[in-house]
Amino acid sequence: MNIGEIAKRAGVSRSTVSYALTGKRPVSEETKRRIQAVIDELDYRPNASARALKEGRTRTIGLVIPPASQRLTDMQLGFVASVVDAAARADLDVLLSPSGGEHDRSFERVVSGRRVDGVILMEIRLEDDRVARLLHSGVPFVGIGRTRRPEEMSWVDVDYETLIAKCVHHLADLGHRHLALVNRNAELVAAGYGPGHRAQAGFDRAVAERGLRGVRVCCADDAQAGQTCLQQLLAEHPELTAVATINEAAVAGLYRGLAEAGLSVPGDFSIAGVAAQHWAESVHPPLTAADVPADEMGARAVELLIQRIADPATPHRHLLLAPPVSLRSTTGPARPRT
Amino acid sequence: MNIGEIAKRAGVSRSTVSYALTGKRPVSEETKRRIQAVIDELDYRPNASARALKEGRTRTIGLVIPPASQRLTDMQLGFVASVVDAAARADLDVLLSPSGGEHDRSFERVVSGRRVDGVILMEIRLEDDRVARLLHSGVPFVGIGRTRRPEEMSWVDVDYETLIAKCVHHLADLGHRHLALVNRNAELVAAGYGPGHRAQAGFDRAVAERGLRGVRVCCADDAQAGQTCLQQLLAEHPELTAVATINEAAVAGLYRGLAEAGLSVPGDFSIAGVAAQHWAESVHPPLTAADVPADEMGARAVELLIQRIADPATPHRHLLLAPPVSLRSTTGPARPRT
DNA sequence: TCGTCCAGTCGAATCGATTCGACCCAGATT
DNA sequence: AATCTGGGTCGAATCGATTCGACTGGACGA
Repeated sequence: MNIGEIAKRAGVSRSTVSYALTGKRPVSEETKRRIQAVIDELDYRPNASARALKEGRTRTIGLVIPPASQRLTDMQLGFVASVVDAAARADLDVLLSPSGGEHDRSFERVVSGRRVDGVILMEIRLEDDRVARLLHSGVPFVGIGRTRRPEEMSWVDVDYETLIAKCVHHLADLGHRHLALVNRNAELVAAGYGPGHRAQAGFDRAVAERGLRGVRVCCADDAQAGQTCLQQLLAEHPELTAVATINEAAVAGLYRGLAEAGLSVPGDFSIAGVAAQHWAESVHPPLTAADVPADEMGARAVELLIQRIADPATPHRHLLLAPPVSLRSTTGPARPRT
Repeated sequence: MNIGEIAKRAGVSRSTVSYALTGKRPVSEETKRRIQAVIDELDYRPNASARALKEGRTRTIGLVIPPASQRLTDMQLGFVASVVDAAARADLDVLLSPSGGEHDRSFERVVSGRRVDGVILMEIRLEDDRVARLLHSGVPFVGIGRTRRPEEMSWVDVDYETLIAKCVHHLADLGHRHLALVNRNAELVAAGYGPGHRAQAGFDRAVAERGLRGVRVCCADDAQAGQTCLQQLLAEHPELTAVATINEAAVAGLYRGLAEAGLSVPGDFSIAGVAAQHWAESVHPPLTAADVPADEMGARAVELLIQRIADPATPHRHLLLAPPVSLRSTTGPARPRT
C-alpha cells in the first residue's frame, strides 16, 4: 500500500495525495473526500522511512540510558517515563539506547545514522566520551546531568552539591555533630560520575561550615550493600548519629542495618537523602529528602531538545534544580549514642 | 556525507562502495582499502532511513509500555530493561511507545508506518484492542502477557493463577485460615487486566481447595493506598491473619499499616506475594514471594520476536512461568488475633 | 585458439514518500 | 478583449541507500 496505489484508485496523481494529506497546497473538497475514502478502505499509512529520507528528519529522539546491568534508580525511571511521555505529547517517538561510557554499537547507531533528530543523554560523567562524540557529530542533544564544562552543552540537572549541603545543614540544626555521606558505588564515582563528586563537594563544604565531623563512603547500589555499609560505619565510627545519602537503592539496606543494630529511626539515628519525590514518600519509613521532581525534569529536557532541533544555533540553556528538603519520618534531634 | 560522495572521492561507483560495506559481492582488497580510508576520513555512516526504505526493514523493534501516568512496577521495569538489553545484543534498536488500551497516536505510529519490524506488547488485557490491531496489521509481535485467546499470538507470561495459589497453599500450610488477596487497582482489573483476573481465579481455587475463608480487594498502586487498604481489611475482617498480593507498589503501605496497627510481621501477620525477585529481596523486610525472573522474560520475548520476524509463518510459541515461592521474612505460623 | 568462468566493477532501476515548477481554467481587473 | 490572479492538479526530480543485469579482462580447460 504505497501512495501510488492510493493515487491510482482515487484517480489523481501521487503529489495530489500527498498535498491532500499534508495540506501544504490546496486540494478541492471533492478530491480530498475521494482520496480519504480510498485511504480508509485500504488502511493506508505513509511509510515512515520514505518520509524521513525525503524530509531529512525522523520525528524521533534518542534516549541514552545506563545499560541494563546497572539497574535504574527510581529517579532515573522517573526521567525516562517523563521523557517518553513528553515526547509522545509532542508526537515524537523515542529510541532507547542502553550504553555505558565506553564505545558502544547501540550508541553509535543512534547517533550517527541519522536515526534520530536529537538525543537526550542520562547518567553523564564529568568527562564523558559520549558528550564529546555528540558535540563532534553535531546532533542536537540535551543532558540530564552535565560534564565538567557545563557551558558546552544544554542540560537540566539536580544540584546535588547544594542539596546534600542542605541535608547536612538540616541534620546539624537537629544537633547532629558527626555524620556520614553514603555515596553511590565506588566504580561509578571513580569513573567521574557527576552527582557523586558534587555530593562529596557539598558534603565537605557544609561539614566544614558547621564545624562537624564527616566521613564519606561509597556503597554499591543495592540493599545488601547498604546494610553492610551501615554496619561498617557504626563499627568504625561509634559516634555517628546521622547519614546523608544520594543512594536510593541502598536506603532499604541502611534501614535494615539500623534495625539490626537495635537503633530506631529517627530516635537513635537520622537519615536524610536526595531522591525522587514519589520514591521518598513510598518507602517505609518515608524518607526525609530533597524531593527531585524527576517527572518535570524529563519534560524540560524534551522541551530544550525540541528547541535545539528547531534551531541548533540557539544559545545553550541550563536548568539547575535545588528543591527544598521535605521533612518526613527519618530525621530527628540528635541523641548521643555512647 | 552520502554514499555518492564516498564513491567520488574513492574513484569508484556507488554500488562498489555498497558492496565493499556489505560484502555481498567481492571487492578487491585494494579498492576496499581506498574506500575505507575515505569513510574513516569523512566519518561516514549509511543513512538509516534510506537503508530501511530500500531493504524494507528497520532493524528496530517497538516496545509498548503502560503510559507514564501509570508508574511502572519493578517487574515491568525489569521487562523493559531486559528487552532493551537483549535487543541491543542482537543489534536491534528499541522504539518506545507509551500507550494505554484506548486508541493512541503513539501506538498507531509505531505499528502502522513500517517504523518497526516487530512489536513487544506489555500489560495486556483479556480483551485487548492493541492485540486486535496488531493481528489485523500483520506486524509480527510477541506479548509479555496474554489475552483470553492465548493461541492467537506468541507470548511469555507469568502464571499468576498458579503462583497466587502457591502463595495461598503456603499460607494454609502455616495454619492461616482466613486470608485476603490484595489485587491491583480497581480500574485496571475492571478493564480486564489479565494478571488481576487470573490471580483472583487462583486465589478462589486455592481457598476453596483448602476450605479457607478468603476476601478479595483491589487496591490502588501506591503505598498510601496500601496502608488504608490494610486498615480497612483489619477493621472489616478482624480474623484475618495473612495477605497474598500481586501489588508490588502497595506492599510498603501494607507494612506501614500493620506497623500502625501494632502487628508484627511475620509474628502476628503474614504476607506472601508475586514480585520481581530483585525487588522482593530489596524491600524491607524482604518479601516472601514467587520470584518472577523479569530479566529472563524480556530476553525470551525478544528471542521469540526475532524468530517471528525472520519467519512470520512459524507456529506461535508460548512460555508460561511459575517459579517457586522463596521464603523470606514475611510469612510465619498463624497466630490467632482475637 | 576459442570458449567458459569468475572476480571485480559500473550504470540504472528501485524503495515510497515530498516538493518544485508548470500548466489549466475560471473569475476578477483594467 | 486582454491581462492578471490563484485554486487545483500533474509530472518529474529528489532524498540515499541496495541490488540486478551487464560488461571487462585475465585464467583456465578443451
